[in-house]
Amino acid sequence: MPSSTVENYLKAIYAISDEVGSSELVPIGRIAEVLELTPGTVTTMMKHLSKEGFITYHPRKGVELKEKGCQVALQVLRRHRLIELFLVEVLHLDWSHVHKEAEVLEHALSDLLVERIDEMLGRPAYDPHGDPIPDATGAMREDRSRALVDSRPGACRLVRVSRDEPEFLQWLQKSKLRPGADLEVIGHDRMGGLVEVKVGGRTLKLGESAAAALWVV
Amino acid sequence: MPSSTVENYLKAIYAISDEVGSSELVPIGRIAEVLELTPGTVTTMMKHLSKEGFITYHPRKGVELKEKGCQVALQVLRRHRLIELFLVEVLHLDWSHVHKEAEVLEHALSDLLVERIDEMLGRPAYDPHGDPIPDATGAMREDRSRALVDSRPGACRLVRVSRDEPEFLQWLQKSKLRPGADLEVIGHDRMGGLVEVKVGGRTLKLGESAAAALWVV
DNA sequence: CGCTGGACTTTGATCCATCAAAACTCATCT
DNA sequence: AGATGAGTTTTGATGGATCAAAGTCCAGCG
Repeated sequence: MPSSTVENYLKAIYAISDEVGSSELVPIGRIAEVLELTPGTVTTMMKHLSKEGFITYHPRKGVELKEKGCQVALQVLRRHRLIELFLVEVLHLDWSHVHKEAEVLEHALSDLLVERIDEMLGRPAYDPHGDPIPDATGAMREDRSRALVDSRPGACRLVRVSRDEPEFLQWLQKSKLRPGADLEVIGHDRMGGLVEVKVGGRTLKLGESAAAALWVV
Repeated sequence: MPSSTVENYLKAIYAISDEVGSSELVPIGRIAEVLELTPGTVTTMMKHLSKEGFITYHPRKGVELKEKGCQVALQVLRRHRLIELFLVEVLHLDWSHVHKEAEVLEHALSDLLVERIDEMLGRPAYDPHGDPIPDATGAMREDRSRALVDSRPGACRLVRVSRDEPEFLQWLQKSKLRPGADLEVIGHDRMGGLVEVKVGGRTLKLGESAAAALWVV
C-alpha cells in the first residue's frame, strides 16, 4: 500500500537514524540531502507521512519513525538485501553492480516472490555487502562490527562494507577486500590519514575515508 | 526512458493491433477498455505518444504504432515473457500466477538483467503460455497456430493459451491442458456451443469461449 | 537585548496521469 | 436533407510529487 516514493522516504529516515543514533531526531535537511530533494518537498511529505502514522513529526526539529514506519522500512531493506544476494548468487551479477538494480526491484517484488527467493537462498542472514537481512517479521542480527578506521592493530575479519559506489567496490574486489576476507591491521598513521593492513599476504595502505567504510570483527 | 505508463499504452496498442489485424487502425475506445481508463484520458495520451514519435494519431479514427513504438512494445513483451518463464522455471512459481507478477516486473528490470535471464534460460523461444518471446532485436517466431474452436476433428498439439486469469489457467492445468499437450478434436457441436476433445485418454467438453483461447497446431 | 544566519516552512507553480461531464463529428437511417 | 447516436475530443478539476523563492523561527553572538 505505501507507494514506492513513501517507501524510499521511510528507508532514508531509517538509514539516517541508524547513522545519527536512534535516540536523536532525524533532521529534514539530512533527508533532503540523501534523497536529493529540496527541503520544502521533504517538509510536505513529512506532514503526509505523519498524518498516515508512519512517523512522528516535530516541526523545525526533525522526525522519528513510529512502529508502523519502521516495519515498512525494514521490509524494504529486507527486499533490497535479498534481491542483491539473489542477483549475485543466482544470476551471477557482479557484486559492485547489484545496488542500483535492487534499488528499483525492491519496490516491484510481491511478498510471495520475496518469500520464494528467501527460501531458495536458504534464509540467508547477510547480503553481499555484509549487511544483515531482516527476517519476515523485521528482526535482524545485531551488528557487532567496528569500523576498520577505529580498530587497533591485530587480526580481524572484514564483515561489512558500507558504501555503494560500483567503482569503490570494484577496487575493493581487486584488492581482495570482500566481506569474509581475513586481514591484519598493521598500524594507523593518524597524521598521514592512513591505515595500513595486510590482506592475502600483501600490505596495503588505505585512506581513512575508505577505512571508515570497512567494518570488521 | 519511456515511463512505465507509456510502456503500458504501447503494449496495449500492440496487442490490440494484433487482434484487429495489422492493417487496421486501433480505436481509442478499445485502448480505454483494455487499460480500464476513460476515453478522454486515452485521447490525451495519444497526442503525447504521437508528439514523441511512438505512434501515428489519426483523430477520430484511431492510432497505429510507428517503428519506434513497436520496438518499445516488443521489448516490453520480451521482458514480460522472459520474466514469466523465469518465475516458472527458476523460482517454481505456479504457471497460473506469474502473469500479475510479470506485469509489474516488466517495467523494473534493466537490460543487463534481462540479458542475464535470457542467457540463463538458454534463449528460449516461448513463454509458459506458449507465446513467442521476441529476441533482443524484437524479432520473434511467427505464430502458425489456429484456435481450437476453429479446428476440424483430428489430432493436434496445444501450443498456446491466450487468457491470463489464474482461475482459468488452474482449471486448464487440472484438465491436463498445458501448452505441449497432445490432444484430439472429436467434434464441434455448434448448436450447443461445445467442442469435444480427447486429452490424456479422457474426453472433455469445452465451451466455445474456452476453446477460443486454446491454440493448436 | 536585539540582530543575524542557517535550518525549516510556506506559498505558488509545474508536470504527469487521471476522471467526469459537456461538446463535438460524422456515418447511417429515415 | 435532417436527425440520431456512438465514438471521440475538449474542458475543467483532482491528487501526487516535485521545485524555486519568499517567509518564519530561533540559537547564539555581540
